[in-house]
Amino acid sequence: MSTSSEKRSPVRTKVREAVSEAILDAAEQVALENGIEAATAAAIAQRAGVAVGTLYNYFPDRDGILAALFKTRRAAIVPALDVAADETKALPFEERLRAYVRRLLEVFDDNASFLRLAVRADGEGASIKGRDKTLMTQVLHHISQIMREGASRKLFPLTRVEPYARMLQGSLKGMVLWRVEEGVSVADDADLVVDTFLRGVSTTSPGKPHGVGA
Amino acid sequence: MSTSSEKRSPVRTKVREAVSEAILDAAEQVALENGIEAATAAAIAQRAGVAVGTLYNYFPDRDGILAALFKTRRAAIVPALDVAADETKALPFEERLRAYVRRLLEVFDDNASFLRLAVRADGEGASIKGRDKTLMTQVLHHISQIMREGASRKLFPLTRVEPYARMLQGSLKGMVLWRVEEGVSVADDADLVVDTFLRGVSTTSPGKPHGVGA
Amino acid sequence: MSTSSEKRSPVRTKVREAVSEAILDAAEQVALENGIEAATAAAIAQRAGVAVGTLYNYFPDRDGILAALFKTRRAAIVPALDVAADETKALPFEERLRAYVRRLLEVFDDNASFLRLAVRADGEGASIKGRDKTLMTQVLHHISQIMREGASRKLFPLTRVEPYARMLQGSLKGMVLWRVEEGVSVADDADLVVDTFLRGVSTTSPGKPHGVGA
Amino acid sequence: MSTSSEKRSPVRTKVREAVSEAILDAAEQVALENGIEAATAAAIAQRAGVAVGTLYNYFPDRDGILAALFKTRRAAIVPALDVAADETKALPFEERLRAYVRRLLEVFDDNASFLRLAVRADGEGASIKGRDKTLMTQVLHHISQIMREGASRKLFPLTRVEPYARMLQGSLKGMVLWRVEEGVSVADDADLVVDTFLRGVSTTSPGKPHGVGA
DNA sequence: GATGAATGAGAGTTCATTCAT
DNA sequence: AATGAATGAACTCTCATTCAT
Repeated sequence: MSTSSEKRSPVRTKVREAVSEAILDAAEQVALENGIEAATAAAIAQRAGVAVGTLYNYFPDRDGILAALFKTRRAAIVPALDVAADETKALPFEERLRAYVRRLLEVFDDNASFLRLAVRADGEGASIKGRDKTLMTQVLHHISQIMREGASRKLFPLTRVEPYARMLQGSLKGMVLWRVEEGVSVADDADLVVDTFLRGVSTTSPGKPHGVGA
Repeated sequence: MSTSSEKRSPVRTKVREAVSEAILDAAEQVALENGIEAATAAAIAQRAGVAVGTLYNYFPDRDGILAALFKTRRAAIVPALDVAADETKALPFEERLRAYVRRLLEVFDDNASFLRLAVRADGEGASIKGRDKTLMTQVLHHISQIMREGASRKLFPLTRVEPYARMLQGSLKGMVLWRVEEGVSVADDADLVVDTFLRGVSTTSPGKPHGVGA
Repeated sequence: MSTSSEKRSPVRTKVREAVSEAILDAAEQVALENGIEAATAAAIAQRAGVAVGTLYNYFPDRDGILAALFKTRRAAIVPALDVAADETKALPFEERLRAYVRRLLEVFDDNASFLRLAVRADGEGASIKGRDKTLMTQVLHHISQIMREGASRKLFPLTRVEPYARMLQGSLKGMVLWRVEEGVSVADDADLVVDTFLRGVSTTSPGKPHGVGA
Repeated sequence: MSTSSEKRSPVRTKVREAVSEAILDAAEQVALENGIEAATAAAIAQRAGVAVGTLYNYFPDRDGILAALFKTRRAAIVPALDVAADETKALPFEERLRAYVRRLLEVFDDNASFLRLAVRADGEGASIKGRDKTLMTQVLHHISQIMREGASRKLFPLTRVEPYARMLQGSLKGMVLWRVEEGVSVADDADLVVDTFLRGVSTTSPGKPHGVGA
């Protein structure tokens, strides 16, 4: 009825992506405002400005929307984290860890709105079927790699890799959760977390900008 | 005109509590297996071996069941934690912290099945109305108190109390979540967590049973 | 366990009736306060001070209670109406009608609390199964008899019996409903209703106490 | 982006109204056959030939359906009655009353099926929330106005206005209920009711077509 | 006989999904 | 492709009725 047969693909593809993204945005907003279970098909459609039926032209089902939401959002974050992990690979243990955490928290700051959703959903297991790899799982993976290097440098035994990774991931999660709920940047806490993790509470020189002295 | 108050109570009361507990157990199991939202009235009733209507003889509504579940389970744990916090109050900072964490993880071990639920639900905000004080919130509170003492002893500035509390709570959560999902005791990790938190990764003497040296 | 084998019947019978009546009273109160559908088994039992199960020792089911309620209450009224109809049989048409209506409204005044229920339920057809003969049906019957006499005295054609009976019954219902909802006696309106019915609006001597003159 | 407001409305609107009306018709039928409380969502849906969910696309809840039923049905009647009351305002008392009643019963004949419901429900107080102005209440209002005029013309004292209105309304209700349950027209009874009300039983010239002579 | 907890059919309502337009 | 009304399974909760104590 409009531009009918000349150059379908490129335009159509663009439109598809635009609508698709609009739907995911809508889902994110609604889920953020009223909780994931409030992100009903009707609510998402209304927020996106499309009809319910349209949702099913773009996604297989409601869970597909939420899965795609998490997937795309993660897809915007995970590569950045992978890059961070990659770029810092060459550094010695401490610097590597510090650099990674710094980048990690910066990335988190850049995606704060999604973060609340992700941290919240982390552990809800059943709510979104097919969500296998969480964001924090990827972070855990990166940290584990770094820890493995620490162990291979004899800084601590290999058996510590796993528990250390869990602890550090937990610390980060705690900080992020806290900051994000207060609507505050978390990147500034990077050194504090790393310093505490590496050298503990007592030795972290108080007063001085942390991570500088030592 | 009616045999009213002499000897019916004790038996009836016992039955009431048994059924009530059976319902809560059922709710816990179902929630644990398939997520909280899978704990429908029908599912709980079936698992408990009672009729749906029976649920409503014991609890006002579905949320009432979940609220009671969390309440009773917490009621079995929180006092133990409070005692732990209280008993260790007299100790100097480090020993106090170590003792508290040890007790904390012991208590957690004793309540592993509920723990998975609690850690999972922590942060789900809206799911259970009226759940004001979470278990982990109480833990955070205790840790904060201990941290405040650490600050008053000039071990670190007062501004560190909050972030340290979050980090340690996060570390503990990470460890508990990990161990509990593997069905393993977590109490043995107490010293490792505390040592790492106090003195950091590198100084924790590797090889030796942690918490002994230094 | 108490008085076991000597004179069971008389005592037991008395108790049975007392409990039975208590249940009906309870049902009446609850129905009056919150509507018939609010007269649940639980509500009736609680109000009557007995257990739910006891209701079923006295009545076959819930509808049986309501049916019995209406039946007993009617049983207290209908005979009085029958007597009124009987006693006035000998009187000439007008006096007979006047006397009957007077007695009718007096009886109604004596049973005001039940009346509200009866008038309300009159016409609800399905709500109480097996309630065939309503109070107002009996009244209609009496009025019809009187009307038939009026017709046989050539005061009006036989075809008027039915419509006249309906109209007068309607007038009475209207008055009763009105007065009863205001909590006011209705007996004083007897002459007004009859005079209006017999001679119409305009001829009823205004000012004078009605029913005296003419 | 969407074909939004040109030509969908008229068709859709028609369908919407058709379905809406079908639902109300279904509700009316079911309520008429088995009583209002039998008009369950399932029963209405089945009778209307739609799914349960569809009801909720048209009405907020079950009470909303019943409320709408009464509202629309009344909306078809009350204006006609208001017109009748209005048009007859200029006439002298007796003619006015006669004309109003005639029109009233004609309107009733045209809405016989709903009438049974309305007369039945009149007085059930609590059954349908938000039903403030019943049909019969409106009739009472009109009659009262006419009666007030009668009083102002000194045909009877002002204190008679209320009771007369109740009586006449009652008479009409009685007639309508009777005729309607027999499936017979009631309009023909207009003069009989008015004549009886105005001049009473005895003076109504028997044999002659009523309302002609005198 | 009295008791009241247990029962489960059935009511109202929601919402993911489908499909005719 | 977009639309949104229709669908009905599934959910929460009620309440008449039963029955072991």
